[in-house]
Amino acid sequence: MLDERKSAILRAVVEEYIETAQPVGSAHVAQADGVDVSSATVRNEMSILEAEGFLRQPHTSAGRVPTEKGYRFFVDHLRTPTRLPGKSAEEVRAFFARAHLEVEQMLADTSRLLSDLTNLTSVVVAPGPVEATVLSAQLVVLSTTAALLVVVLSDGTVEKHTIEMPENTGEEVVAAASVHLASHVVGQRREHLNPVPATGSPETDTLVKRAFDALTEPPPSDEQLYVGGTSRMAQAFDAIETVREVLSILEQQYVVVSLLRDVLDRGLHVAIGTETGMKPLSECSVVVAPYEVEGERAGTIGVLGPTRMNYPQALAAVAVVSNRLSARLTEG
Amino acid sequence: MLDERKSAILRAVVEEYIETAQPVGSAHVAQADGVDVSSATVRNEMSILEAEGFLRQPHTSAGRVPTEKGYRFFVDHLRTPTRLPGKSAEEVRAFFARAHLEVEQMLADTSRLLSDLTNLTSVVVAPGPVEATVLSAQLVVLSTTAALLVVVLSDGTVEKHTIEMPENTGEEVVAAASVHLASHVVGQRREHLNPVPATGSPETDTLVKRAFDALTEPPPSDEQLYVGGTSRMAQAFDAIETVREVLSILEQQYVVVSLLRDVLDRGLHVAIGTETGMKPLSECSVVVAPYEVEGERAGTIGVLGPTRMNYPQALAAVAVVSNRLSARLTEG
DNA sequence: CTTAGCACTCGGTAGAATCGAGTGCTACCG
DNA sequence: CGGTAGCACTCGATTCTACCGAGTGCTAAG
Repeated sequence: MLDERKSAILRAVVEEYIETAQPVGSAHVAQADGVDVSSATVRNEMSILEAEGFLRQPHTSAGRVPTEKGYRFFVDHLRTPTRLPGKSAEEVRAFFARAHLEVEQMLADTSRLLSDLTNLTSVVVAPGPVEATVLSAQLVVLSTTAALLVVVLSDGTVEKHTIEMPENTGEEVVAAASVHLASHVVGQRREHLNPVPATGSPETDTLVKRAFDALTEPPPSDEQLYVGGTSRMAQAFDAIETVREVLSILEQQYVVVSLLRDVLDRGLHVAIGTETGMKPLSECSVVVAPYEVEGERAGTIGVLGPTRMNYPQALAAVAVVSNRLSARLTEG
Repeated sequence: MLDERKSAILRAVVEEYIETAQPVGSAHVAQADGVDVSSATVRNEMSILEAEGFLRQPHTSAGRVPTEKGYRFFVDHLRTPTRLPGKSAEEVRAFFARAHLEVEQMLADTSRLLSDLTNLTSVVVAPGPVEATVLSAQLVVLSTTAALLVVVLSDGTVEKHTIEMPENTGEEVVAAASVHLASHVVGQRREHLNPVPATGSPETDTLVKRAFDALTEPPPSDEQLYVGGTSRMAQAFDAIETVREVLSILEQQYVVVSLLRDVLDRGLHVAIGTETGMKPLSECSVVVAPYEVEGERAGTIGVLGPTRMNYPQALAAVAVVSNRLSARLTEG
């Protein structure tokens, strides 16, 4: 679709623009690696590339800037899928070697890591609810009118639900309910629990019923999101209004989560500018990758930055981190 | 310290500057409420106020701008501690009337609420570890080499700790350890647990020991922080570099938590500019209030914004939300 | 003590002049 | 005939100048 030379010129423009954030002129391109023609020839080619929509001139007599189509071609035609610089690779290794207390903490830290590696804002979506069996269910008395249902699942997560009780429910009743519930629920898949039979004691049964309901009701779309390095958004743009809009998006967890899911669903790893499908992000790009737990897609990680981000670096970082994270979460 | 007239003039300057973000001149002040003298007189007074450090002139022949000292006087001499506008008050009421699933979610939402009310960035520090008794402790087998210690505390929180086990530890051993641990720990205050006596079985004892250690080791300074409305930081300043610095601070949870604690410890509700003690926040002010659970100071809420924020509004919002939040958390 | 009046200051803005990176075109060359 | 040197031209950015006007400080009068 683009001959070798045009392709090299386009690449040179993108690379230089990513580095300098300034429109790049034919003279610079002519000096670039892999382009062995004069600036005049480059000019001719560039004007064709512009006609075909890969480049754009901010104003007559300025250099050229890549369009979304230009970036798209660039990322689709990366030669060697870049490796992370040694130092970063080491950082990642050290990170995952370090002990992490709990998954939540690890994901929060991962977000920070990604942001450090890429100098971009990063997002990490926690694993959604997985197929898991109930390992333990227990009712604990909190007060005269409330008990706490604590459920341990086979994926290592712990859920708690506050259960209201009629005043003066005896401790024995709670204990009985707890045992009864556990005996019918432990070992089963959390998604299809069989109803718990009645015990005969109405007091116990109310409690069991409420606990059972709490257990089965769908968790509140609980895809926890960890955002890191928002301050790097402020480095990326000089229009403060743009920064505000992007930050505002990042505050809406749900929007971000669906954005990432959406991008992956379209089979992409990179969404450039309007490809994100969100107007306020038209000057941003997103690089994403899923991570796995036990071979199952669990969550998503990604970075968000200006369309002129360093794609090779971002892709490498996201890929490596996603792999390591998968490994770490699977091995346990 | 300042006579009535100077005081009124200072107030007028602060109020106008908060509203317009422009240096304010004597003519404007002369028209303000409570100042019934000519602009010439105002000029004289202002020049005295400047000499005394309450006002500052960005350049000769520009209007005056409040200094930190000026803001300080302003907040220390607010006439009536402003009420929240009816609409906001209603918003707060509605918010706390609404059901909230868990404390964490409620705090996150509270942060959003505060930010909406004030149009500033808000921070909410979750309750620190309280004096609490252990209601339940349980070991659950996760895999052949790991168990999960699940502890329920009387304040309704649930802790989990992953415990490593020697390969091939039998389920009975875990069960025994669980029972043994629970019997010596339930009902006790979490802060001073008596050591658990040995059982005779070395396998069980290792497990008990590890679980006990996990339980007593100080929680990782776990004062969860909820930050809301970071995008409003970008509205507040036009120097993008300032925004970046502030965002960068907000990313360091620990720093923010200690900042808030520090301000309260100094007996302040408002820290203005350098009073925050942080260089990058010298153009920011913080308004904070503690909230309580069962009459005990539990956590902190606050807002962060430019020094020329609307203090009366911020103070009112923070106070109201802190009260309501305390009530909500105490009543249960 | 207050205020009207006035000369003065100086940041901000608008317009003109200049600069230079970069282009498109044309004519020449291997 | 594709590639290249040369050149006139464009136009945003920068600099400089002139000017405007909000605002001040001072003085003199009420």
